[in-house]
Amino acid sequence: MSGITLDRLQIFLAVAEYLHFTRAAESLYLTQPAVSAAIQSLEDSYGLRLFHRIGRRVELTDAGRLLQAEARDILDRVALTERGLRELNEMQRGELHLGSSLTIGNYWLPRKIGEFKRRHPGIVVNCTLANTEEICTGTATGAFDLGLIEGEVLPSTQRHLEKAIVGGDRLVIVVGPSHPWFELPFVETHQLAETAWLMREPGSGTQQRFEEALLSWQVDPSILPIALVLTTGEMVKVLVEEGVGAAAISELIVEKELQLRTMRAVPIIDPEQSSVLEIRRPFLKLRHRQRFQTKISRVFEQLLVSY
Amino acid sequence: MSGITLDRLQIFLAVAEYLHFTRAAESLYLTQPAVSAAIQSLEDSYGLRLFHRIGRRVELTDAGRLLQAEARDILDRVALTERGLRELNEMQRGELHLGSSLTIGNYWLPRKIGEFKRRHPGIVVNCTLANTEEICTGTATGAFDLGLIEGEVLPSTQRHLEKAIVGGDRLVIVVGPSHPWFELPFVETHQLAETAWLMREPGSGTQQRFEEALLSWQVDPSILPIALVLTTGEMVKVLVEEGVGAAAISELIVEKELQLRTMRAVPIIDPEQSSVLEIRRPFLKLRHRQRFQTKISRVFEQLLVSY
DNA sequence: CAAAACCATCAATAAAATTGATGAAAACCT
DNA sequence: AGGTTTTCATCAATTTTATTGATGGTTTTG
Repeated sequence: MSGITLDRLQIFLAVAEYLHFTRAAESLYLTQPAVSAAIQSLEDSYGLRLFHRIGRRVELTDAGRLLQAEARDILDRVALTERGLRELNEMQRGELHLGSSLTIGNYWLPRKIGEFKRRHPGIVVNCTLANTEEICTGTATGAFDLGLIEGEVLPSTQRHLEKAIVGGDRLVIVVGPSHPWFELPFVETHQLAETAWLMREPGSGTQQRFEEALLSWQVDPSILPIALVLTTGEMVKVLVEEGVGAAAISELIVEKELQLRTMRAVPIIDPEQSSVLEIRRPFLKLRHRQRFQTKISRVFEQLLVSY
Repeated sequence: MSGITLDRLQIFLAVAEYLHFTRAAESLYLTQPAVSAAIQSLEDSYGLRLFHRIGRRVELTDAGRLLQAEARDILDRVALTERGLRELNEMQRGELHLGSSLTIGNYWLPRKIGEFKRRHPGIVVNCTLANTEEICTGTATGAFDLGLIEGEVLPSTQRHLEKAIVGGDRLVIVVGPSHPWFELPFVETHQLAETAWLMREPGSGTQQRFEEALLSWQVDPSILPIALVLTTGEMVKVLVEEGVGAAAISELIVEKELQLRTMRAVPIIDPEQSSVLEIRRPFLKLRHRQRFQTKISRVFEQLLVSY
């Protein structure tokens, strides 16, 4: 009956999101009457309706929209405050939300997370893998404390994000044992078109960087014969071992295979300068420019940089 | 026992201000144990102390200072939100979306809106002019709080809408100074086909009502010589002044012209009964049957009716 | 050293939120 | 159309939570 409470705001927000009392109730593990009561309390307190009830459909009123924005803000702030307080408790508890693109997340980040967990066993680390674009938007909206990508920052999110290099890898040209290049000491740039290639999809960081490298070597990417286009480095790796063709892939992904000699990284030579060519790629750490950073996040960031 | 609530923040802030449990309790009209319990709940939830209890003195801890700043912020925001909601209800601000058809919107509604704005300066009135059909569908879908039309309700939207008469106008037959009727005291119904006519387009409320009237006078509309078909009353008005022909038009539109004698409203007489014929037309107010009506909308409606 | 001030604790009570059952209205489906 | 389902509102009963009044222990004050 009496005004705003955080619980009621929470309930209101759920209803505003689902536009459905029953579903909102389920999402909060409440019963539907509890939700109805909460909304009515709010409505009664201010003598207005927050939702239109049109038949069995529910829509936000103007007042509802106003409250939705405010409620988000208030609850956000409360959540941050709670985190802040928990952290003061000497980092014995807390959460760290990371977002990482695939290569980093699978082959580079686990070591870092392991190290962090060893030092701060009470912290729950929550790591989401997704493509670069999703990591950027997620970091911009606050879904992640920290984002890690190997490509370029999505322009639309750039002004919200602060980036820094925290490492990198090299792309290597690999072939399987049955491939003619397997025995060669090196390959010259003009020979690149002489084999079939396994590619990642055009949106991927790996593919972008590879094409960039080809152009800098004066090789037109479109002249390479493409055997297959695949969406994960794992698939590329297996098919290269099978001898289907050559591929550019992160050295991190094929580390073990190179050791076991089930594939080989063929050096590429610039015939004019007789120098070995490398494809280096930076790993970027992203964080929101303005959003308050938790202590946990700061500590993890420190650990990333001090590798 | 469970986390932050607004009440507890309120209590905490009072204690942080007075640095005194008992006095804080008094200031909030609570007993001291209630305050103790509230603070302990907060402290227990995060496993830390918010106040140093040094002897019988109370001081803020680091955590307490952090929470104090945040709590102020949160409660401030909540207060603002509450005020916003209340204002919305008490009509110190808010929006009113009106949809009106052309004649009403241009010649009748402005006075009403003016009166409303005088009484409720904080309310933003947003008035969309469109044809009857669009006003009906807009009101049915909730784009408008209130719709005003001079014609009939679009049948497909009828079951969603509630209508009521809020006023009306008369269509008058006007001619310019150079027209032969200008000097006549009246015109009989059978003479109507003796001049050229300026018509509104068939969909318009004016045109519909005019044809309806002709039929009721036993005049076949199709025998009138049509000089031009125009889409606004303004254009009709100017061309009538130029002497192009006669036209049926709302008295509201030509009020000034009649005063200035740049045109004349010719009375139409039924020769059998020697009575003056009038074409009256109601203005309808529309609103959605089920959609919640804001207080603002109700007040405006009241103003319309009580003219 | 006694008195007063002050916070913590506790059992009892008051207030609230929540539930499960039920009802009424609208939408959906033949 | 008519029967079925979905969905929100309502209500009495229950559980949970907040508050109270009384009390005890500790510290400061005079």
